[in-house]
Amino acid sequence: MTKTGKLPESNDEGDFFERVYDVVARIPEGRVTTYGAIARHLGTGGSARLVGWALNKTLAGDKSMLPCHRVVNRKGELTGSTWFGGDIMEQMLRSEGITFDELGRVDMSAHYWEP
DNA sequence: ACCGTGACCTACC
DNA sequence: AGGTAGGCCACGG
Repeated sequence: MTKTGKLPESNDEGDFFERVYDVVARIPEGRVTTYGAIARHLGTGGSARLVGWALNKTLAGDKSMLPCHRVVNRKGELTGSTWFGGDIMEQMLRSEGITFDELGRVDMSAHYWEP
């Protein structure tokens, strides 16, 4: 292999981004997960930021079909709603059957999904 | 090539 | 109990 050496193995170890897409796309309806959980599952550990970044790229790419609205931070707050624009994210989550607390945060205790 | 930023999290004081 | 600081990886200028 003299080449770029990039082994595209479609095995489990793909690119970090694709891995994020895969996990996010596997999030069941009515369930939410956190960036840290995904990052940990991917093995990145403390690179939870990369997860959000990956989603950011996705949002700008063609993978906007990813249910990134089901991904919230550790506090259950819709941090990504800023990029979604207003309460769109909240509306989508409510449509999924997710409940919010008085603070407007997702009830992780009832919808927390772990990969 | 270097520095800064980012949809975060954990730990310590 | 709350607040502050640092860490992590990757991309953009």
